[in-house]
Amino acid sequence: MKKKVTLKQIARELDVSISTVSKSLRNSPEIGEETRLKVQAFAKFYHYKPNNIALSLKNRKTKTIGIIIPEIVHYFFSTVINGIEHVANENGYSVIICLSDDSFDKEVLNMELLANGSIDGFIMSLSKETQQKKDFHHITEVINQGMPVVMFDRVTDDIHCDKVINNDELAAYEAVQSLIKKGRKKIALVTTVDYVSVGKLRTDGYTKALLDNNIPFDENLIIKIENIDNCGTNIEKLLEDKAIDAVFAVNELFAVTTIKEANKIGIKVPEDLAVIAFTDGIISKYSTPTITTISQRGMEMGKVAAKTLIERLESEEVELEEDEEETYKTIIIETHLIERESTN
Amino acid sequence: MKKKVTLKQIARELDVSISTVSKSLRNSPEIGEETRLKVQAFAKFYHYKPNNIALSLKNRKTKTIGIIIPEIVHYFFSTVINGIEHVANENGYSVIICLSDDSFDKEVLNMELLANGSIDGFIMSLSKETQQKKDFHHITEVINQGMPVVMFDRVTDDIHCDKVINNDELAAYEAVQSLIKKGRKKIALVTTVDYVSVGKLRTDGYTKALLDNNIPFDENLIIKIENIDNCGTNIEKLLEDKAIDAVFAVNELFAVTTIKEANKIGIKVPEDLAVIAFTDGIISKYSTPTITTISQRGMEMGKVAAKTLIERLESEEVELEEDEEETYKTIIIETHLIERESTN
DNA sequence: ATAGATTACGAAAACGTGGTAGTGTTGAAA
DNA sequence: TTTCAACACTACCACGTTTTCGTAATCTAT
Repeated sequence: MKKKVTLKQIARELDVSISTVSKSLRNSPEIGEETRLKVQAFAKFYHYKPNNIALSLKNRKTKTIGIIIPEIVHYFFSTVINGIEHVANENGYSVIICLSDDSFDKEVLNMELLANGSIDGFIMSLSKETQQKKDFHHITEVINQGMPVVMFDRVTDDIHCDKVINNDELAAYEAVQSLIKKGRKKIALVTTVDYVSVGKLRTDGYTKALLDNNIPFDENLIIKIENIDNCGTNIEKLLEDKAIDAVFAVNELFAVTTIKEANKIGIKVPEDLAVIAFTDGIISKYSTPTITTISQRGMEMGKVAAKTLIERLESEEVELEEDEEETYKTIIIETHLIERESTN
Repeated sequence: MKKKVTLKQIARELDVSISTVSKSLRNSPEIGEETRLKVQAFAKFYHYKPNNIALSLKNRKTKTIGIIIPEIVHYFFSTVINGIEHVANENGYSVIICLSDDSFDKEVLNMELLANGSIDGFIMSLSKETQQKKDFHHITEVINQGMPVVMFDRVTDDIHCDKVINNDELAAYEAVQSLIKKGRKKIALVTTVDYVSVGKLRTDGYTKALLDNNIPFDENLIIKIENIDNCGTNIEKLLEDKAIDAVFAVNELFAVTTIKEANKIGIKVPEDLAVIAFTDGIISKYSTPTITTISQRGMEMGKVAAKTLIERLESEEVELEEDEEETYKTIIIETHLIERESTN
């Protein structure tokens, strides 16, 4: 068990100074060739690698990105992480991941933990609770300390920073529009509770599409699901009582659940009922029938978020303190309708 | 934009020494009450928090766990991460995640990167390529440097370390056994290529169950899928030509694909064909019919892996160098058969 | 021969922290 | 008055790097 070797140990062993070792390894011309090669050979033999922590301390940057998301066992979020990780890796960054479990307190705690020097910047998506409380002081504080933050998907207008989002309203609009084009008249919306920002936007898109097509908006065709595990009766009632011919669901779990409920009571998808879901996850691709979805392109979102953050990190070194107001950008990732069997 | 405040800045501001500040904040009795309170108030006002990097360097531990897995957009792996993250968090650890993308080189690179001081220990699952090459030098090296490694799921006997696994062979055996009990006679196996350790073990369990029940083992009833996207014809041929009445699939993607192929050619699940899958993911729960699965309990696996690693990390401080041979444990997470509609 | 330049290296500071070992002042006991 | 302890604080070191600055020793040019 040979512990990692340090500059100091090499220096002692070869009877030179630490500076000489360091310079030799970085091929400084200050050091004579003989010494340089000797040091390099020795270092190679003992697998010398600079200590990341020491480097971080010295350079005041960690080459690490902090990710804070509500959950990880979740197709969309894991896809985003995948995108982030790949871009980060290509640029020599690591990612450190914290889960908020949709809890405000965990989000705050984790951010404070990471903000104390562990990372160079954040990429995050707000927890439900945070969106509900509208308390963003932890994020403001981090930004005020000069640490860049990039928010994605679940964002808020109350924070001034770079953002990467879908045009949720437009995407929902187009989805509903496509249902209408196919002759569907009575379209229900299965969505989340209001305080989730994206849920709200998608509802707006749905409403707008109806109005633009002179279809009366009916409050009763909207059901808001808080808990996926006991929403069956709600959905069943919707299907049985309202004689609807299409459903727009804000995520694929709601969609597949709707389809299952429909099957139970003899309603056929897509013949009697067309279904479109937001989020192109794995369920949509493999369920029966396969489900038409709006792809959020999580991978792309992650890549863009990482790219944005890294650009800001690397540019910071240059500009420094010309305290012209920072200008932040909001990047919109185009969604894409993937037609499958659940619409015809 | 007020940057993070340091001990030094507080010291300068209050005109005391750094030591005094440090001690005041740690409530040392060495410091007089007046000074102590003054410092604490000042520190609180400026939100002083010790710098993690400096602490890491000083304490020679990072309170960070490195996770290396093949992919993250994957129900099982994300579940494991979830388990790890929660136990880690409870114990004051963060997790840093690297993806190998099932590539040997990326696995090696990432391990070397993290091993240079960024983390205190590893939790990992081998990439396909690593299992194929059987080259584990990077892991041995890390262990030799005194850094604890816990492997899960995709492990190898060639490395001496703590491991957390399912009894893949036994679980497969029991699954096939349950099919046989239900009167199924001709059971096919849909599996991965051989070099993936768990694939091999599950095949062994399948074979053993057949033999123990005096069912002839037929090589032709096993199909090995390399690429999920073009395996349709293979599966179709199996279903059409071999007149099988049950399928044991080593993951849920293979299972759901099999069911879809069966539906295409008029074979009914579960009436004509029973299907069991390894991995209890989200697809199994929402596909039609829902699929009977062997739950790997990824969350539990992650929790146990994290607990094992943390225990080793914290105990290390005590034992240190009584160089009695380390004794490693292999923990088996019991699997659990979840019966759903695809078997009857 | 001597000033100036060049070579080849070392000392020290800095990043932020925490602990050990001082140090100066005060007050009380001898 | 001396002595010694208690008090309240500071100096310094270490963690592992990189880098700036300094300085001997050698070489070049006059």
